Amino acid sequence: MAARLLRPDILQDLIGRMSRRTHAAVARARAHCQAKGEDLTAMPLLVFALLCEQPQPAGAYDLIDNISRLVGRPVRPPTVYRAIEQLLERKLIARLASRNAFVACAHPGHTNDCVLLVCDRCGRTAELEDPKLNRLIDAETRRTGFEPRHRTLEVEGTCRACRPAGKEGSP
Amino acid sequence: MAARLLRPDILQDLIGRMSRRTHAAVARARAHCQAKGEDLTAMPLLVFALLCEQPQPAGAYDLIDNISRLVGRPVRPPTVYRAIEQLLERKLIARLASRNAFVACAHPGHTNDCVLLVCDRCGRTAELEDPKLNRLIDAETRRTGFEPRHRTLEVEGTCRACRPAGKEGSP
DNA sequence: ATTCGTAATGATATAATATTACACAGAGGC
DNA sequence: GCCTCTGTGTAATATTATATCATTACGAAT
Repeated sequence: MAARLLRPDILQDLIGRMSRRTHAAVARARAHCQAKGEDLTAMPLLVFALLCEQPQPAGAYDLIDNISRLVGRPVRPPTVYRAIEQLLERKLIARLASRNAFVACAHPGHTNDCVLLVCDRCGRTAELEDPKLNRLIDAETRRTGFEPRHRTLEVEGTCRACRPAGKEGSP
Repeated sequence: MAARLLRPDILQDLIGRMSRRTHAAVARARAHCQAKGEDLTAMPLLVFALLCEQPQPAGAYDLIDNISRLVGRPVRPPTVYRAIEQLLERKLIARLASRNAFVACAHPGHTNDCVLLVCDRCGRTAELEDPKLNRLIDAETRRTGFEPRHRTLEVEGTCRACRPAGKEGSP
C-alpha cells in the first residue's frame, strides 16, 4: 500500500510531536473512515494532521513545503494534491474557494456542506453548521427550477476575537 | 484616457458586432457608472461586453485570448486583470470563486452579493437575488459574534433546462 | 516462492491562474 | 510647449493545479 516514503513509524513519530487537539482529531478521522470500511493512508493523514495544527487555512504549497521539511526531502505537488482530493471527498477538510486554500473540518461525518467564516484580520476560520440556512438555500434555489447538488458558502469579516471590544451590534 | 490600444472607434466597432442583449447591458452599465460620476474606459467595457455575450463564466485567460483575437494582437494578463478588478469593484461582474472564473451580473447596481447558480451540465450560471436569504446569513453569522462584510455563495447543480423532463421534485 | 494485479506514491513536466514592477502614451491643465 | 495623472503596455515571475508515466509495497492466485 504505502510506497517507500512515509513509513508508518515515521508518520507516527511526526504526528506524535503535534498537539493533543490534533491527536484527537486524527483519531476521530481514522475511526470515522474505518467505520466505513475505508482507510486513511499515510499522506492524507499527514496532510490532515498539519491542517489540524493550525487554525488558519493553508495553501497547497504551504503544505508541500511543510511536508517536505518534515520528511526531509521534496514532496511534489501531485502527491499532496492527491491527498487533498481524498480528504475533500471524505469531507475531512474543506476547500476555501475564495482563497484557494484548505482547512480541516471540525467534525468528521457532517454530511452537509458547512459555512466557513473567515476572519480577514487573523485569518482564522470557523465552521458553522446551520440546518435552517441549508434548508432555505435549498428551497430558494429549487424555486427557480434548479436542482442543487453542492454549495460553497464563505463569509468574510471580522471574528469576535479581532473585533474592537464593545462593538457587538451593527456599526 | 485610452492609450494606443483600443481606440474608441475600434471599441465601438467591436461591441457593435455583438448581440442586442449585450448592447443593452453595456448601455445600462455605462449609464450606471456615469450616474456615479465615474466612467468605464475601453478595456473594462470590452471585458464586460465579452462576458455579456456568453452565459457561461469565462476564465481570465479565455478573456485574454478572445480580446487578443479581437484587437489583432496579444493583450497581456495585467491589462485584463485590471479591467476585471475594476468591474468587480463596481459589481458589474462577479467572480465565480469555485471555478476561478467571471460572469457578467444581470442587474447593474445591486448592492448585495448575489447567489450564483452554476449548472454542471451546460456550464451556464444564473443569478439569484434573495433578500430573505441574505438576512438569514447575516443574522446567523452575527449570532456567533462574527461581523460579516462580504460573502461568496455558489450553488452547483443542474439547471431547469438541463434536467430530464418531468423531474420537478426531489429525486 | 513466483507472478500478477492493484493502490499509493514518486518524479518530471507543464498548464492554468494571478501579480509585481516598471515603461510609455495621451488627455487636460498650466 | 511642458507637466502630471491615469490608463494602458510589456516582461518577468509568482502561485496554484494537473497530466503523464515510472516505481514501490503489498496481497492474492497459482
